[in-house]
Amino acid sequence: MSIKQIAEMTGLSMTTVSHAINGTRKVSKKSLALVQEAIAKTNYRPNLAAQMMKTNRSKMVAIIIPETEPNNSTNCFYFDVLNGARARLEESGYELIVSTYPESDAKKLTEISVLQRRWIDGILLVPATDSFADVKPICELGLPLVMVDRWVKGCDGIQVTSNNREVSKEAVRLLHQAGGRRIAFIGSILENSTAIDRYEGYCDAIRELNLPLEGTLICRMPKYTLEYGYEAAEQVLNGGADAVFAANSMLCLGAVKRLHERHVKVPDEISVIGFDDYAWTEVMDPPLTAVTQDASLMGKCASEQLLKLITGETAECIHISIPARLAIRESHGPKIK
Amino acid sequence: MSIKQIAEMTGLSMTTVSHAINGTRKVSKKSLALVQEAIAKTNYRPNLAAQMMKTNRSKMVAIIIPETEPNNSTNCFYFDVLNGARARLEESGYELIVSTYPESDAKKLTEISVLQRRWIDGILLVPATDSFADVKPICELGLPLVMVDRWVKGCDGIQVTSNNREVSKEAVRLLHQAGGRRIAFIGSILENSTAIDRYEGYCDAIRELNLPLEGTLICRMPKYTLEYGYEAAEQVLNGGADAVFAANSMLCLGAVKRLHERHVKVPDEISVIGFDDYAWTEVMDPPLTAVTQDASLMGKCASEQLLKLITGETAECIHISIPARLAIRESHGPKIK
DNA sequence: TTGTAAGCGTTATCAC
DNA sequence: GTGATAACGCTTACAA
Repeated sequence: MSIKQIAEMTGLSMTTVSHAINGTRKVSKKSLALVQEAIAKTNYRPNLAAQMMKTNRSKMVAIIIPETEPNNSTNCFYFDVLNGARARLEESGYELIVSTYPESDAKKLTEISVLQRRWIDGILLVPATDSFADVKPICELGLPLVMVDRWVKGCDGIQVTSNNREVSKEAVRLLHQAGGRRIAFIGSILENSTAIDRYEGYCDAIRELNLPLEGTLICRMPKYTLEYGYEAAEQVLNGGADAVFAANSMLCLGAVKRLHERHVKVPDEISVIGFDDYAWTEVMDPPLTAVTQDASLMGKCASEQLLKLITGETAECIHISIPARLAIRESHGPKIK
Repeated sequence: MSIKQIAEMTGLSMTTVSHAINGTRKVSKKSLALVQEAIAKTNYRPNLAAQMMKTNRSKMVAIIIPETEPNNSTNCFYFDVLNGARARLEESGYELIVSTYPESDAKKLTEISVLQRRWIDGILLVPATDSFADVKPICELGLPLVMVDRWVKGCDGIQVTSNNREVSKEAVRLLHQAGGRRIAFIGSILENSTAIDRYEGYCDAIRELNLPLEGTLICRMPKYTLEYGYEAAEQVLNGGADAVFAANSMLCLGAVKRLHERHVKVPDEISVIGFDDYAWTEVMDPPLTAVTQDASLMGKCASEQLLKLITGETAECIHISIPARLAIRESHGPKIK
């Protein structure tokens, strides 16, 4: 079924039919009704390929997220981002194509097939690092681009992230309020903005509380895995920590595992606050107090901005911060005096 | 950059250039070299839209998965399926478009926008139910279709699932071996094949072990949520269960939560085996013995089959079963005598 | 082994 | 308000 056939059915020209469908020019009521009737009867759908060819628009958007091994809770987080984005894009008639890159190898970014095919209207990108050099090839494609979850230093694109720094500071303050005086940080190396912001938030709080920043209490592990969390806990326990801010869910799990094994009582002997809130946080012993991000909303907001870029509206913000909050349970304290 | 321009550069015809690119007809070594050189020099990429228009192929595939609220571990599972599929499709130059439907409303399936646009080469579908009526509209699109994770009764399409029934039976046998005599089942209502198979596997084992199938020990909850797991645990505890097979990760979490709260010792007083293996299973007290599915492999296999359907090779299997296995930890027993 | 030319279904230009 | 027609970039008979 094509416009041509609709034209024949209605006795109108292809031109009029096209305009009637797209509302791109004035069409008489009568013609419009005729076209609508014919479309309903024939179940006509415009041919996407032909439209693409003429308009250079595909109504498709790509999301590029880091890839981790299966069963890593990071996947769960990005899936929620993805799904939030997908839902918003759907409202505007856009499809979402998924692409991933190995977190460890940002160089692969340019090889991403969907970018090579150059047939998407825009990109949602979770950058691997905070370095502009790494995303430069993508910026240079000249496509509408929105950064999600992590920002990039010196890049003036639109960025949608959680308020990692502020909420981390808040978490550390809560640990202090609950009696923590030797508050440890378990996070990752500072190669992307979330790692940096969470660490900075920790430092902000420690300074504000007039506590010393101690090397033995600060762990920046090379990867987000249970094993590294385990190792980090060992280190901060030996450093005499009485509280831990674990800036990633996998690291937090590993740390808690080690605490259990060493029979260190939470929160009596050590307070714990984790990052990202999953169902299992509630089942832990004791239930884990954790930072909750609104991943879905991040995806939604990012899509919203991207759609504005695509349609040519000026996007109003360079950096949008989605508030994360603390889900208060029991692991943070208060300590028994 | 178009084929026309490449033709001009090389002094060949568009036809020859096209054939040289696609390998669809014999081309002299010399011409081929010329074309390749020109392509490398100009960084030419074929125009997808034009290709689509001629070939009616988009080199895009849609995956349709049920949608749950954020932070549900089901999401994590389907993300691994998705990612396995994506990786395999990428190898063959296909992109993956994501689509979801509310688990509770299978009727929405036909409204899925990507299907309406009719511009995909195939579909990977996680059916909402085991009823053919629900997927019929999708089958009738006439597109290559592979079912993933769940099968559909009376549908002769290709289906890739875990061996839910067998592995569930195995889990129950293990509970029995560890001393369980009143083994409870916590699962969901039997509206999709995974729910059914896991329940059947439970029944198989119970019968084989000459234990009675007791109503009070069987919970089929309406949704996969922590709350329902909690409720189910209450019921089976009151029914005198000394072992629990929890056929879903969220239900398992909820059940374990209730066991903790009632200070029932695992595995001394009650054995537990869960379904799906996440990092947190290792951190639970005691570490959870659980069925591990290879979600990623399921996605990969399903894509493999779909690609065969698309390229017209006969797919060799109607039903492919991906073996799940038990990750043995401590929650299943053995009991203290 | 190569080339000519038609045609896919749209949208856009221009003329009426 | 409407219509004829060209053009987008590719694939594929058909012809040589």
